[in-house]
Order: sequence, then C-alpha cells, then structure tokens
Amino acid sequence: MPRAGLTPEAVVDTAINILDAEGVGAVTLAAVASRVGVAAPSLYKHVRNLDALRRLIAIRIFHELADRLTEVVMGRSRDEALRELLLAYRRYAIEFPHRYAALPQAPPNDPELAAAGERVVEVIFAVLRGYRLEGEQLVHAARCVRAAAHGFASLETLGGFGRPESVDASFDTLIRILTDGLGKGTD
Amino acid sequence: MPRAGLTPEAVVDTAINILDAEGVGAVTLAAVASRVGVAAPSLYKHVRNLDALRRLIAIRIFHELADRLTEVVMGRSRDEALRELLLAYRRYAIEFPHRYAALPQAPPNDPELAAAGERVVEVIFAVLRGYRLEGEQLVHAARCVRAAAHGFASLETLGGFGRPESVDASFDTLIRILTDGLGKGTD
DNA sequence: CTAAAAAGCTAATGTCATTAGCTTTGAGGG
DNA sequence: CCCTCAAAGCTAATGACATTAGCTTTTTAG
Repeated sequence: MPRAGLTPEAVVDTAINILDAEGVGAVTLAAVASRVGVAAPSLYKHVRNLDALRRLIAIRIFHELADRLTEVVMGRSRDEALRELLLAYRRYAIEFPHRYAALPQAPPNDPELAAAGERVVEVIFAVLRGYRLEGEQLVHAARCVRAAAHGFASLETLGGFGRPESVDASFDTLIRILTDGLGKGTD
Repeated sequence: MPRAGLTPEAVVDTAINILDAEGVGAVTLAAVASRVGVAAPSLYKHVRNLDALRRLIAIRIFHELADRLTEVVMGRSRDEALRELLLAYRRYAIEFPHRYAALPQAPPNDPELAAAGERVVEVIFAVLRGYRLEGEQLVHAARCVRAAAHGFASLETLGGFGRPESVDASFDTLIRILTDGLGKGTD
C-alpha cells in the first residue's frame, strides 16, 4: 500500500464530508479527488466508478441510521418505542439532510445495499411486533410507519413546510395518529 | 415565430415525454434538442437553461397533480373525500413515476413553482376543513396527510416495498389510520 | 418590399466521468 | 540489503453535456 493512505473507506469518508457540506450534487469524483489530493483517475483504484461510490455512501448512511434507530428502541416498547423511533428518524434527517437526501433514489439491485436498508425496516418491524401485529398486518403497519416517517423527513428537509406553525408539533400529531392507529386491531 | 413550431411549452412537452420514457436522468438539453430536431444551443431561445426547464416541468406536473386531486375531491367530504384524495395521489405517482420523482428535490425559491405546489396543499386543506379542523391543528393535520401520501408514493415508486404482501392493502391501512386519526379532535 | 426581431446554427469552452497505458513506491522474499 | 512486482498514482485522451458568443436565415410587421 504505497503513497497516500487511500482506501475505499477513506474515499467514502471524504465523499460524505463533501455531501454534508455541499449537497448531493457536489459529490463528484473530481471533487473527492481534489479534496483528497490525488488526480481523479486515481480514485478508480479504490472505487469502481461514481455509481459504486454512491452505493457505498448509501450503505454507510443506512447503517448509521439503523444504528441510531436500534439504539433508541432498545429497552422500550409499544407507544414509547414507536415514538422514540420516529423522533430518532426525524432527528437524523434534520441533522444530516444531505445524507438523508442521498439515500434511496433507486431500487437497489444490490444485496449489500438492500441489506443495509433492510436493517432500518427491521427496527420498525421489531417495534411493531410489540403491538401484537404479525404476518400481513405487520407488513402493512410497517409500510405505513415507514411512509409517514420518510415522507415527513423528506418534506421537512427539502423545505416543504413553509408555514410558521411548529413542525415539532406537527410531528407530534403524526406520532399520535400512528400510535392511535396501530393500537387498535385491523378491521 | 419562424421555422419550427418551438415554444417553451413544446420544449416542456418533449422533455416530459423523455422523462416518462427514460427517467429523470435522461432529461438533458441535448436529448430534448435531438428529439425536437434542433441543435442544443437553439433551445436557449425558448428556455433559460436546464434548471429553468426543470422548473417548468415541475410546475406543469404540480398543476397536473393538483387538477386530479381537485377533481376527485369535488362533491365529497370527510372520510370519503380524504380517501379519494389519497387514492388519486397514489394513482398519479404510479401512473407517472418519473414525473413524480421529478417533483420536489429542492426548496422552491420561485413564486410560480411555489404556487403550483401550493395548489396540492390547498386541496388537502380543503378536505381537512371538513373535519372541523382549523388554524394550527389544520396545518398539523395537512402536514401529516401530505407526509403520509408523499412517503408512500415515494417509497412505492422507487421500489421500496419489496415484500409480496399487497401494497393496495397497505395503502388501505394508511387511509384507515389517517381517517381514524383525524376524526378525533386534538389532545 | 424591407428591416428588425426571432429562431437557428456552428464553433468554442469548461466540467465531469471514464479508459488506456506508463511510472513510482514500498513490502516481502531472498 | 536488494530486487521484484503489484498496488497506487499520474498524464493524456475521449465523449457527454451545458452554456456562451457571434453569425445566418426566416418571418412578420409595417
């Protein structure tokens, strides 16, 4: 391993720094190379191409998000667990809006990326199992929770909530609606 | 108006055809120019630049979506109106996934674009006023509905729901949760 | 019939991604 | 210690695109 301490991980680190600072559009191989101090083509020694780098970034972010969700959910159950899960989800998106924006964007044909995303889903499942949900109902409920969390986070980080009313309060409303709706059995 | 019947509208039409057929990434000035039969620089006579074209596309799509929502909501109220609103929202996203994906992506610093997006929000507000919601509570409820609808549509069109369980049924669950949650007053 | 604006065009520049092929470095085996 | 070779870099070159500048051709208004 000659020269600079470049590794795929270091490349991803740098890319995420650029992502945080300048947004998804600024994550180019040229920008990463310049920041890291090598010529652009040198990056191909560590990463297949730009898409592959984006994939590595997404995997990293999914794991990071899943870790946070897992953390707040441990030792809690039902409404409390769901509430903390949703709050942590939104907190992540607000803290790292560009990372959040870099997330899905396309159906992952890739097992490792899919697995990373699946971790997030699994946390939701774990929480919902506490509501005695199982089988099909569990899947429906998880999709609803995921849709609500993602939709809110996405809209908020993209600046979609322009009015002056408290976004925190709106999110509390969302939490209330979800916990109420999941508490009762299916039709 | 010499030569070809090019107008900003025609350029947007062509761009949307490309969008539908090949996705957001394929919408380039080069592609539009080639499809329309002019040299790329000629497009600048009708559109300021690529960003401006994207903005026009987004405005068009917002209006189209708002028209559909408005249509299904007329003559209905409360749970029925909300249900049809949500169904129409999802239907649009499924019918035109690439148009849906081309939608927000950034906080609109532009009044016309903001107004077009606002039309969608206004339909939601109109429906929710039927629940006797007003003021702050109305805003919170509208944000929840929008987040849920957008999140679900976004995840579904991006292929986020991989499991075999019926997505229609999941969406029904979401509708139930929302109608139940809005029926009851605030805490 | 004519002049000026509108709509096109070609040429040129700059940014990226990506490939090909050459060079340097440093780690490990002798 | 020295040598070898693969890893890690580099430069040059190509190909998309967006965008600008400046020239030419149509139309349309008068």
